Amino acid sequence: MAHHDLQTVSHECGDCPIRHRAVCARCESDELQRLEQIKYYRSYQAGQTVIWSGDRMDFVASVVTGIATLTQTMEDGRRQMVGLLLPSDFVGRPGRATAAYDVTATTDLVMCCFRKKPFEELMQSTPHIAQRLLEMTLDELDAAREWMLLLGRKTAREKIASLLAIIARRDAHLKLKSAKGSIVFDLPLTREEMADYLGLTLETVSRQVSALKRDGVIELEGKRHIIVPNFDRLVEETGDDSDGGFLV
Amino acid sequence: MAHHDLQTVSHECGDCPIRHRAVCARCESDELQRLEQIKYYRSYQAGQTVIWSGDRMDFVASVVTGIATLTQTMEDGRRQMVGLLLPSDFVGRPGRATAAYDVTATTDLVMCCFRKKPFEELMQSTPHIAQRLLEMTLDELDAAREWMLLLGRKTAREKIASLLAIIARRDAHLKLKSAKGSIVFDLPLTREEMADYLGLTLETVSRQVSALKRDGVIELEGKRHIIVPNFDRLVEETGDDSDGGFLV
DNA sequence: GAAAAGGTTTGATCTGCATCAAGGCTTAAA
DNA sequence: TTTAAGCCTTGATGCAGATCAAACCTTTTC
Repeated sequence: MAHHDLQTVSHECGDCPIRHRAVCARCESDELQRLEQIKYYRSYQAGQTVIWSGDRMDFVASVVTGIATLTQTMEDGRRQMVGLLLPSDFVGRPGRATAAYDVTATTDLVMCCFRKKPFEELMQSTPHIAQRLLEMTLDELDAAREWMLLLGRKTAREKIASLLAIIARRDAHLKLKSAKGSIVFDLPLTREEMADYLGLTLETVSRQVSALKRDGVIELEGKRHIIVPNFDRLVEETGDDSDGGFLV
Repeated sequence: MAHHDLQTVSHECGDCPIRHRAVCARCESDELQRLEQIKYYRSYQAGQTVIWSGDRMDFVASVVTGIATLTQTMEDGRRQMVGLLLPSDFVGRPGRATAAYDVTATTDLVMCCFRKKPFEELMQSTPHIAQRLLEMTLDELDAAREWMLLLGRKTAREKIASLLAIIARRDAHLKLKSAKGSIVFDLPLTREEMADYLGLTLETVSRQVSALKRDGVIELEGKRHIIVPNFDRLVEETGDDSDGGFLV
C-alpha cells in the first residue's frame, strides 16, 4: 500500500481496526484520535452468537482476541462456514445495514467495535482507511478463492491437510515451532466446525484426521493438540503446489 | 457509498474502471481526465488466455464487453473457476505484481486497461477510486461466499439451478424478459466451464440440465439457448431462501 | 461432400463420502 | 459415585456423483 514505514502491532488494541494489522507511523496522528473516540469493546463467551444473519448491524469491528466464524445456513439446516476470523480481522461492511452471515464466537472473543455512522464519516475524510480496508478485503477475497478450490475440487483428505496447514501457518507467525522444526498447535475448532469449514460431515473429518495420524503425517495429544513433525509432508497432502512458503 | 447522484452507464467505456458500474456526476471532472490519459484497450478472441497465473501483470483492467473467467488449476489438472467476470467487473489487484489466477476469455472480450503504476498513483490522490474499488471488492467477496455455500453444501441439481438463476438475474438487468414473464437467455459457458464453476464433472452437468428440462423447470433450444418459463420455480430448485428479489 | 474437431448426451459401473447407528472419553452437574 | 451432556471415534450400509465408454450433433476444414 506504499505507506511510509509499516510495522506490525501487538494487541493492546486501543486503535483503529486496520491498525491491528500494520500501522503507518507517520500517518496515525489525528485519524487515530478520532477512531479512539468512537470505539468500544465487546466480549463474548465461547459458543455465543455475535449476530444473526439478517439482523440489524450498526457497527463494524475488529477481532482483538479469540476466534469468530461466519456461517451461512440453508433452510433445511445445511451449514457452510464462509469466514474464519482471527485477531486483526475485520467484521462488517461499511454501507450495509444488516448482517449477511451468522457471526459466532468459537472461543472467548473480544472485539473492538466502531459504530457504523461515525466510522463511515471518518472513512470519507480519511482516505487511508478506505485504502487499508481495500487491501484487507482483497486479501480476504484471495483467501475465499483458495477456499473455493478446496471446496470444489479437493478430496476429504486434502481438505483436512489444507485446513491444518492453514492454521499452522497462521499460528506460526506468532507462535513457536518447537525444537527441531516440528510445529505444534491447538485446534481452535471442533470436528463439526471443521466439517462446516470443509464442506464435509463430522464423521468424515474424524476418519480423515485418524488416517493422517495413522500415516504419520500428524500426531495427536488428546483431541485438539496437534503436532506436525514435518510440515512439508503435510503440505504434500494438501494437493497444492508445494513451494510451501511456510515462514513467509 | 453515499455519492451525490449515481447513475448506471452504458458501455461506450471511455472512462474509469469503476465508472463502468455507477458514476457520480459531480465528481468526474479531472479524475476522469487523468484516467483517460493512462487507459488503453485490449481485445481477445473467445478461448484466448488473457494471462496465466504467476505471470507478471503490470495492468489492472475493467471488462467492457464479453465474459472472462478466473480459474485455479491443481498440478494434476483439476480445475476450479473462482471468478466469472461480466462487463463492468474489475480484474487485477493494485499492489500485486503477478497474476494469482488464470484469466481466460470465454467469449470475445474487450477490456479497458490501465497500467498499474499510474493507476496506483491516481488511487493515492483520488480517494473516490479506492472507495469505489472497496465497494466492488466487498460485492465480490459476498458473491464468493455465496459461491462457497454452493460448492460446499448444494446438490448437483441445486448447483445447476443456482447457476442458471445467477446468469438469468445478471442478464435480466439489461435484457428482455420475454412476453408474459418467462426469461430467455444464452448460456455463455460450455458444459465443461459450467462444471468448473460448480465443482462437478461435465457429464453430471449435462445430466442435471437434462433433468431440469425433463421436469419442466427450463426449456432448451439448441444447447445454449435457455428459456425459464417460471423464474420462481427455478429459484425453488436452488435451495436458497426464496424471496427471489428478481428484479431488484 | 467427406473428414475432423468440439461440444454434448446418455449408458454402465465404480467409489468416496454421507448416512445411520453404537459406543467411548472427558468434563460437569447432581 | 452416578448421571448427564458434549464431543469424538468407529463400523456398516447406501447413494450421489465420478469415471469409463460410446455415440450424436454441429461447425469447420480440406
